[in-house]
Amino acid sequence: MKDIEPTKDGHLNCDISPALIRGMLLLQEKWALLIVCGLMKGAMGFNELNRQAEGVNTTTLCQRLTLLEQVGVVVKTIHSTMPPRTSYELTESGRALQPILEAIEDWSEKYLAGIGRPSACTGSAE
Amino acid sequence: MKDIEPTKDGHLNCDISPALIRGMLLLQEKWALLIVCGLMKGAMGFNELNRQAEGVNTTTLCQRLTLLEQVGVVVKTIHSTMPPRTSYELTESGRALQPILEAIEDWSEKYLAGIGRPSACTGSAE
DNA sequence: TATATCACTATATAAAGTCAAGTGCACTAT
DNA sequence: ATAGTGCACTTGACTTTATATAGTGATATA
Repeated sequence: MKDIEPTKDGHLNCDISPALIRGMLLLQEKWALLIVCGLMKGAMGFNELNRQAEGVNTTTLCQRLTLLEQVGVVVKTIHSTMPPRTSYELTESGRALQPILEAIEDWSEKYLAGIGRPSACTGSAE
Repeated sequence: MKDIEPTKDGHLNCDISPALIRGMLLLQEKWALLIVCGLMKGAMGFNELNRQAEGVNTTTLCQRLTLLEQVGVVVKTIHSTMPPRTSYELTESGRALQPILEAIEDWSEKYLAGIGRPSACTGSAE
């Protein structure tokens, strides 16, 4: 009963690349992907984005947008402070996340169908 | 962990495909991707996986593995209950996550290179 | 004999996310 | 003129989630 592990004493030689780790740590931030997904439709204001990315509350949305901005995925443009008028837009980096979203969509359609709770969403994808 | 309903009674926002939403909601679960990534190296036991996926604590690892098992990404095989000997392995579904990981790695290498670490990303800090 | 390992679990605490309400200005409808 | 709405957030109370630490009992190792 010790023939389970593929290697014994030393650790495995194949490491996970630091870049991949950093990417995963970023993208696993709650709502990050959904927000990016919402912004794929184009630049929009805070409240519009909040409606777009259903389920996120304003506090978290604000935090996440700040993070995404810091990381260079999103640009924030303040058109006027008072009355407030702002717009959020994906950078090139943000738009480059598209393949990831597509990969997730493909996988989900293939392997996540019929698992867990039903989703009654009836709209169509892009 | 909590169930997030992509759809709420009444108003729906179905511009994003439901499959994609479900996939994102799953993959944004903290440590989920890292765990899958660790298991890409092959079947392994709980503690070895814990070492592999740096930063995760046992409580969360256990919860996440349960979730991943429920959604069919991982299979758990109990070889002996006492003394405990278990192994975790990716299913076909789990292995099919590879393209997503690759997409994340590509993106990270290209766009996350010179960016200072996001403050919200805690965990494996060594 | 003593220690380490296995796969967890229990408990307590820290961190993160959520909810509701509120800010001050401009616009629309009354 | 007045009331109401929308904008982009912020605040503070509250709830959910994650973490650290310790411990289980058998067995293998030193």
